[in-house]
Amino acid sequence: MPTRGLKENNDFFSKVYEVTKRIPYGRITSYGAIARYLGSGRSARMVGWALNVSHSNRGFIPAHRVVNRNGLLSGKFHFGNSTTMEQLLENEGIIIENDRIINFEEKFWDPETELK
DNA sequence: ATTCTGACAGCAA
DNA sequence: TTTGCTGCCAGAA
Repeated sequence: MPTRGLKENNDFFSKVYEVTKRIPYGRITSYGAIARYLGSGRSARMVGWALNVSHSNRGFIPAHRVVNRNGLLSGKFHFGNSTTMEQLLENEGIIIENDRIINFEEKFWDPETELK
């Protein structure tokens, strides 16, 4: 059941959270990868928005494991301190240098192929 | 109602 | 390689 459009957003947001929760410890993915998996590859920005308001959601949502397609920690300012996201990732074995994940491809987790 | 702004991504210069 | 524009679509002003 491919959700082509984003007509029903509540549903879209929930799906973003579900996928994000399934990102394995020590692995990372991108906004675009999640958007594509959900059938709306051009709505990566909505994935970012969903994670932005994910704090209102119950449970643990590892939003720090989602970065942009270049491995850049584009959302680091949305965590308490500007270094929180970086620390969380480094604790999981992700190597970061200048807000950019060095071992991006090695740790990349694509829901399209891994969660299918 | 209209405009602006994004935790993005892809493509043209 | 870097910069800028465009599509996307939900909120805020």
